[in-house]
Amino acid sequence: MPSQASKRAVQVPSGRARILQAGLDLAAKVGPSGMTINQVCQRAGVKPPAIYYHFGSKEGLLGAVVETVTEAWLDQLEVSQPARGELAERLRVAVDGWQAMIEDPARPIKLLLSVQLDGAEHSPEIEASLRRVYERARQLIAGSIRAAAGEVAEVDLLADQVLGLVQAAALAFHLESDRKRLRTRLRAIARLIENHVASAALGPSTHP
Amino acid sequence: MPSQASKRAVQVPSGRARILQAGLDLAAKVGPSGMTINQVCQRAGVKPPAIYYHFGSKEGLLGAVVETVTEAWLDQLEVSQPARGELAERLRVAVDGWQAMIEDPARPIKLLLSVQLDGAEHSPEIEASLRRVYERARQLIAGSIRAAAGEVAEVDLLADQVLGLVQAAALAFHLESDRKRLRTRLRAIARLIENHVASAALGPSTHP
DNA sequence: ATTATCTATAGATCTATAGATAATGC
DNA sequence: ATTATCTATAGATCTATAGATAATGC
Repeated sequence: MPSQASKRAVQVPSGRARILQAGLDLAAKVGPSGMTINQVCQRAGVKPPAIYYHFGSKEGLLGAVVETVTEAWLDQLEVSQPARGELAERLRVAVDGWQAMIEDPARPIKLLLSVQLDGAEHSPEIEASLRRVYERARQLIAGSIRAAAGEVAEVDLLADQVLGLVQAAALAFHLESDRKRLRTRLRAIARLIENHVASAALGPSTHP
Repeated sequence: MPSQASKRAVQVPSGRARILQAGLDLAAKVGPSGMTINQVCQRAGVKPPAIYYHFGSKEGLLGAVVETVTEAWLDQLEVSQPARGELAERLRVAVDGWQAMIEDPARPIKLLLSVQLDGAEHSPEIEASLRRVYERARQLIAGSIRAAAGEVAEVDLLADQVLGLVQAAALAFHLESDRKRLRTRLRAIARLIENHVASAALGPSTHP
């Protein structure tokens, strides 16, 4: 008896959306190899054929999951990088954004790393998505540093380090669940950027 | 017909050792969830009961695998940190050591991260091993920086960053297989340490 | 007696699909 | 006709164990 459901009937997610969400949750929680079709079914409230109808295979579902989380994560990362303000202020916003990303219960970073580390050979689309998302993340970070501090020596290498440190902070946080330590680590990343900019700046980008 | 085997019969690894080695290989390659008893059997040349006789369960085997790789990795890390020499020389050795660790076909870092990210609830021993190995690694790195450069401000935070960057370099390398880029990243870690030491040194540890 | 293995198999679970069914849009 | 689901099940594979067997050490 579907009582009270009529009022927001249009807002009830479709089967496809519920399956995708279940896949996102489970892939982040137990990893691609640990995630089973049965678990997805139970969480989404469907039977196996509904998954195969919408996604073709478990690998197909995983592809959609990776694509979705990739987009969402890059959006989060972009939001973490304000377009205005002094460097110090921008870094404060960035630290808050990184923290939100890492504490996001959807655990996008963990999901991406799980797929990456999962030994099963994944589809070429998934492999390509992984390579692209990190490359794009580095570009976003590098662009944001340039926007804030003008031309900086070796900004690509710096951006690469920042990405690596954010990933490592996420990994450590998922192991330790220590918010204070997470905060300390993220502030240390901000300081690393400040130091690098201070010592390696070529001056604001009014060209020579 | 076991021809030519007699000469080094004593050197043929016992069943237990072969099972453990197969577990090490497979856990690094396909992750704990992806590794199956059947795969271990095939690689070790035994039947399932041999595994259960020696390790009790799949989880027991995984525990032994984690314990083994933990020890081996900490040893590798210690070797990466020479006890003598100028800071610059020590860092060159450290970079080579990190590279060897990351390119080690046994992939110890990947194995530890796979276990950490694997969603399955692992035994308390495994969870404890993971927490301990990173804590110990940070101590090793911090101690080595102190030994090379005297007392340095926030050396623990620096060591934490170095560990994080080495992990991230390993992750990126396993995705990209780009040795040059790995080398660049590791040198950047060395430079990070140099810069930190140069700007934050409190002078060699002849106390105030 | 102990140690280390095997053959054989139980019982659970996994991915995937065949074929039926119901609702919607033409 | 198309879209989205279901019931039911095939066939593979997984973890684990019962019970037999062989070799070694007392």
